[in-house]
Amino acid sequence: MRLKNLSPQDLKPLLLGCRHSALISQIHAVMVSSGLFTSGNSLAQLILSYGRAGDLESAHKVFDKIPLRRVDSWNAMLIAYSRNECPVEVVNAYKQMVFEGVKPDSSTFTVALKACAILQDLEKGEVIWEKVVECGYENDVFVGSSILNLYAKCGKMDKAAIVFEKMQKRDTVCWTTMITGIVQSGKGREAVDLYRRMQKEGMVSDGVVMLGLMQACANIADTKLGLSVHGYMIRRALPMDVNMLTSLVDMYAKNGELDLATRVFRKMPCKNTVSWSALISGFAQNGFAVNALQLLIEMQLLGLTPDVASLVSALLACSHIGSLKLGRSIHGYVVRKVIMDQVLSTAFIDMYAKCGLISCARALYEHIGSKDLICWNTIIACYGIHGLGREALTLFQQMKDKIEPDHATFAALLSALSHSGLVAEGRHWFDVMVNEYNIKPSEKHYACLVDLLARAGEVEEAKDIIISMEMKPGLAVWVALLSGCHKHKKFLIGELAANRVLELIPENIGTLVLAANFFAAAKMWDKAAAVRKVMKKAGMKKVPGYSAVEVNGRLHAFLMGDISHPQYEQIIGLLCNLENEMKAMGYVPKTEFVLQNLEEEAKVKVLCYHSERLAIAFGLLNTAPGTRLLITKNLRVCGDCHEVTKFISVIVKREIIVRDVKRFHHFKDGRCSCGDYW
DNA sequence: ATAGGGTTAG
Repeated sequence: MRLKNLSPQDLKPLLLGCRHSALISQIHAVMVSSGLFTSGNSLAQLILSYGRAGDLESAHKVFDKIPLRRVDSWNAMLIAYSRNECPVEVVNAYKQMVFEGVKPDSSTFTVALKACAILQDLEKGEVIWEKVVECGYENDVFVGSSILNLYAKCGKMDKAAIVFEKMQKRDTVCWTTMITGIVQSGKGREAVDLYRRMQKEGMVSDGVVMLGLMQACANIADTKLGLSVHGYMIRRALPMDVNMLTSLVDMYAKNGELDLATRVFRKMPCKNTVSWSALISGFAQNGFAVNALQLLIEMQLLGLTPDVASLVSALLACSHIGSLKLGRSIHGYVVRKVIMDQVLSTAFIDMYAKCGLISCARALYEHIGSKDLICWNTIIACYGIHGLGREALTLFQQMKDKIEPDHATFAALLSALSHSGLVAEGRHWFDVMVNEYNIKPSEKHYACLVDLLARAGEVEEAKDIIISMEMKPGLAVWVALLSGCHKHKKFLIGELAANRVLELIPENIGTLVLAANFFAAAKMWDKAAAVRKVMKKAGMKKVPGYSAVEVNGRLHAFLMGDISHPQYEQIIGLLCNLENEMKAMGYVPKTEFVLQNLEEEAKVKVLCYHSERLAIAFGLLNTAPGTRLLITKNLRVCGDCHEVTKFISVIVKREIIVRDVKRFHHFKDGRCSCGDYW
């Protein structure tokens, strides 16, 4: 079929469905020769077609040749830009149009506002909104949902709510915009409430609104609601495309329901990298590092290229298990195959720091051209967990001249100062945060400050701060106070803190253990027994402590008293020799760290079998002299092992890094980076 | 006729 033989009437539908620029220009030529060129309507059609085919240049050429451009031609050009992700051009064209005196209509405003939303340009958007009111379109649902979206994308949900409540007519898109916006501002509960209101008003839900609702379920960790949403989608037979199923996977994964997430994932008829990333991140975030990394490998075996998000999650998994080898291999892969962006760089900084290489983290950080807030916050937090409070403070001081610190920055800074025992600095920067940056201290900030003071023995002051809090003090602050009181044997205030802790019904077994140990240390035997009874009744079991060490790229994990290891004899032999040398140097076992009721001699033996010691001995036996060791532990390091590791670092002349659940202990020449502040 | 709401990650 030759184009020339077609009549003008045949050309139009052909143009509508055509996605190839070359074919469009042929049709274009025929239109010119048959005199159709003069019709403004056809020209707008032509612009839209070029736009759909991604040929903005040709679209613009047609647009330029129109002698008298009416609103339709302008709209076509705006839509062409919009479809090709050129929001700046949309806004400029809109301005030019208004400048030339052409009156915008509903679609002009809709497209222009969407462009502002993408650019997060609230100021320009509000200028456009004035024009909307002037032209009498403020009650148009399309324009209305666009302004809601603008506010949502600029994080102004309060403003969006005002417009929303005033709207005379709301369709599903308006409701969805609000619900999704509220979810993304972190208020899942409110989003669900709004959805219930939407249902009450008889609105029909579609897939997009369900997607928002699923995000809400992920957000508030409500598996029950998530299951009912899933059921609803099946009953209503809503089309389940990749996006919907991916959101389901994500929702279950974020709720820790990894079996369900995996089941949905495995049944997906087609998956994309986003689906994979969602599941990988689910495993990584819930502490199943090995599963996360296995999925990344499986993905690659299937010929898929991992995207930034899946790599970021995989790195999180490496950080968790302290696997430098895997983290490095991902780094190599990225250098070869992926463009390093800011998110990925930050994930690498975090990984290197958590695998013990703070200097590598620093080097990477120095390489980043423009550092955003999260990047700064990350490096400050990294120095904090390494017990390098001074360096964290120096970085903070550089940062504050370049970018506005936020609540997370101060949380990282205060925690860094606390880990290093920089009490005066902690007090000072807490005040600066409140008075100069007008950041309302959150519970987390208070917990850092209380921790800082109590750990330094200033329990009176710490208690007064808790009393002065404007919000109701939660578990975190009382635990911080209790742990300081336990350390400094301040039984009076400690008892008060312990009682508050128990009232707040801690779910964390470690917190209950702390309370029980405190009561035992204070010789309040009845109370100690009562706490143990609570633990038993709730069926809580002590999480087994384990330590892991990476040797030649393989991770070796040890449980306390682990006798199953093939090198067990050698490990114990080495530990005995080391103990004798330590004793000669003045080491006295700190049996108060043994919580079982045993004879003194048996207690010494128990200490000897602590998992961190087994891991260290194994590492020493299987690496070359001088190699530094990284041990990761799932609980806090025991006080006696801390002392012992200092001795070992001298005897074997090695750097030993122990990363426990809270922070790093960098042992070198008989000293620890934490300066015994731990 | 055209236009508005949507999945992962530091």
